[in-house]
Amino acid sequence: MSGHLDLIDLKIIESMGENGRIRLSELAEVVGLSIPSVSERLDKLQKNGIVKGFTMDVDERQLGFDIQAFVRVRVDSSKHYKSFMEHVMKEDEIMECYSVTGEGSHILRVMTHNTGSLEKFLSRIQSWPGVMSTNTSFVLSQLKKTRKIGADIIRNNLQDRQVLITYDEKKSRK
Amino acid sequence: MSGHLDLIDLKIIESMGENGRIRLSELAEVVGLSIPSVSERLDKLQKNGIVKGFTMDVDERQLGFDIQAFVRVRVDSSKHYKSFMEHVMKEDEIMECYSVTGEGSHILRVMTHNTGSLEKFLSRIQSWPGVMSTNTSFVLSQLKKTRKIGADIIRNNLQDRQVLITYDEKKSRK
DNA sequence: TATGAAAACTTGCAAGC
DNA sequence: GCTTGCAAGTTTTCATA
Repeated sequence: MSGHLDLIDLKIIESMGENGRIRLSELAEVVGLSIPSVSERLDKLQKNGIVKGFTMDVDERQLGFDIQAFVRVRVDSSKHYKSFMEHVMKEDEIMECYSVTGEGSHILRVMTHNTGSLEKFLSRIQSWPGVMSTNTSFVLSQLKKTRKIGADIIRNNLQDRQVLITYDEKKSRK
Repeated sequence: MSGHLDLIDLKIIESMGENGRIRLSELAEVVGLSIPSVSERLDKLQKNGIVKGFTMDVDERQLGFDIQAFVRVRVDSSKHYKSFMEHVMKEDEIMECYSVTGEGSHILRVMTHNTGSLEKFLSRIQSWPGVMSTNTSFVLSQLKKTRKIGADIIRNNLQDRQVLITYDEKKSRK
């Protein structure tokens, strides 16, 4: 489905993870290809859905988001899943939402202005149908946040997978 | 310190949060200013540290990262904080690390290839000095992940803060 | 799938308001 | 701090290997 990723694709992914606004001319130099070739590969990566988009990293504190928190939510998901999701999508303060194993069914990463707005937010989500409990951990500081995904690591991942695919093919040929 | 952010700056931040590779010409049209003006504002936002950088969003599953997890770690931080940090920085599988309140002192967002590599990772971090326990939640699915920070929300945040500053100034003038 | 060359567009810089 | 205009650089498109 995704064709085949070669080392050049992986280098493009690595470089743009570090600098999403890198020029195609510079990228072409890095990977050792002409600009049109790099441009075409990038298009394909986007069409494949491997590249989902480009964004900017900001200092949230300076924008007045003094509170960051992880909120574990226990949702009776069988019945109320759809309405829970709709609420999650509408809340601008929820930056990320994951369905997870362990205590609670979901983890939210929340960004908000102050303890007052967080309190309001928490009481709001506790009123959603199916929400049984929440458990909040404040973020005191962010020690690491990286977007770089090394080409060599991806290659290892995919090589492993390749081995599996080859193995399955052999089996099914019998 | 950060001068003053007006509505145009906030629109730039909002637009680039949605599309980090937007052209300055397009951005200029969106905010209703000339290209050099927008360019200059963007430079200032970067120099202020409000804009930290630009990145690309990828589909990690397609790159062979089949396992995502949140790992809560309890670290005896007083003594071992520095060495813990150094380890965290070196591990490519740790995408994010937060110091938090609540059960455990840190939360890690981890991305790895399969259960085998996760197991190795977990036993590695459990061997770091000061790490007392870990608690892992697998990510089953990502329901929301947004980078957009609405201009109107930021404005509300900062207006609130402005009120506080004004109030403090009045007090100290007495 | 890659390249080179031309056209179209984008950006950076300077001068002036 | 904004704009206009020009020069330099960048990206896109297309024909070709």
